[in-house]
Amino acid sequence: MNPMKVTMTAPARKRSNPLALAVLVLLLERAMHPYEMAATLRARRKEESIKLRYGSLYTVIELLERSGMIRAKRTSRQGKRPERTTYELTPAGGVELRDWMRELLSTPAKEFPRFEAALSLLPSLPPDEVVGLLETRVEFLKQDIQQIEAGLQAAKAQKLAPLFAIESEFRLANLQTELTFVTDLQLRIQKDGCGFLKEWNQRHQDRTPKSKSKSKSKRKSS
Amino acid sequence: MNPMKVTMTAPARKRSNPLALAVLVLLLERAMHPYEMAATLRARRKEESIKLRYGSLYTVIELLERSGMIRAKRTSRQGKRPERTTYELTPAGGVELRDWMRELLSTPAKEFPRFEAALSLLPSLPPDEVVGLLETRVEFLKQDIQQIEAGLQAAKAQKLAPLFAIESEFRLANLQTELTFVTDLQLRIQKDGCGFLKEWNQRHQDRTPKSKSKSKSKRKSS
DNA sequence: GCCTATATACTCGTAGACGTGTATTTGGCT
DNA sequence: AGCCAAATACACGTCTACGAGTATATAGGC
Repeated sequence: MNPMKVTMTAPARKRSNPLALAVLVLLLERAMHPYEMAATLRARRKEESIKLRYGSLYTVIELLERSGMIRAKRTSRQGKRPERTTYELTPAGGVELRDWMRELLSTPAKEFPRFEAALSLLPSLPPDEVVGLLETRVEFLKQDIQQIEAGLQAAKAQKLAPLFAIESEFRLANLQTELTFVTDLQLRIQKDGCGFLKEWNQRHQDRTPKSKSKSKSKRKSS
Repeated sequence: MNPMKVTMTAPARKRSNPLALAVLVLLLERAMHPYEMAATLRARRKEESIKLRYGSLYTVIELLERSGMIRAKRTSRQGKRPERTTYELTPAGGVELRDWMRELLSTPAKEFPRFEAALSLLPSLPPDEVVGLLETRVEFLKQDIQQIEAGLQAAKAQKLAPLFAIESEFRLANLQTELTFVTDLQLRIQKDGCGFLKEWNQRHQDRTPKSKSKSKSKRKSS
């Protein structure tokens, strides 16, 4: 019993990396080789909404090929540069693309933003330090908001249809919400520590230890 | 030249999984063994804001120990159940905890929500289908909002300080923003397809292929 | 005509996140 | 008294994301 399983149908894909979805959409348009996909995503500013890493790109393409969503159409080479493989969408890939889009649009999925995690652990820092840190955050948020607004203006000036800036509008809305929330939170903490000020301060009566980091306030992404 | 490197100081940690931060905060309170941490996080409803997977928990703890942030305090066993290791925070761990919290609170990090990715690829589905999918999303969002509101009410009834519900308030604000955005987007698409309706429809004149999934509309998390 | 910076195009290795399995114990119910 | 479900506790293996490296081509400046 339980003989060697021969998997004829490619196993059901696990939809994880959204970069794979982007690949499918690009190939819907025309056949491309990996580097070209990356370049196109760059040019269209999709990298702002979809995390693009070269390592991931090639992994993702390999997985898509293995599960029959895309296939190599031809390979070519120029001089002694590495060989380029051009891929195209399979019918199964087209179906997968549509299903995946449907899922993403119709069904909100719980994601775990880091800031929410930090908020849930707030009492581990003293209240007045929290207020200061949030002040820094407010500044960053304002910067981000301005940049996106500038980008939207530029797009409008180029008469680009608003459809191609929807992602930015969404991001902008979220940032504005966060800004409001954070400034409000500052006030609430200063006022009564969200109904917990006394106990909160007591937990941190004694020492206020120094940071070990050299406090370079550069920002990372992802 | 280049002799064998002997790394005496534990290598700089890469702050990735927020679960590690939760572990540090728990150990700040008192020494615990892994399963107890999980149970405590559950009881305090932190799993709603911090993704908790048993596999990750044990990996994360191992990493924290290897980099000197926590250390085993004692081991014990009850009957023949697997051995329990109780961990405690080291001084380095306390510093790390504070630095990490500071970073998370002060600096917004770019994360890539899936819905934003989908929005950036919108034209790959026909406009009227998009409107329908968004309608489904609206229903889900309303459900989520109601649940969180109910939870907040319950917390208030128990006279729990609002501080311990801040994460929920943040999530609620975000969901409300998304709801507004989505309903507005529906209208804009129906009106003029965000200034692109003609071309958008043309791309999808012919076929409207069926889904391959059995359209079970269950929701997954993460 | 040479040198360098940038673009082209991947390849490889590793670390870490997570699903799943496993084995014991407790508690409730009949 | 016995049995099933749930809780207790962790171990293991896989999958995959990503950093960093590699190697060639091209274009522009001086």
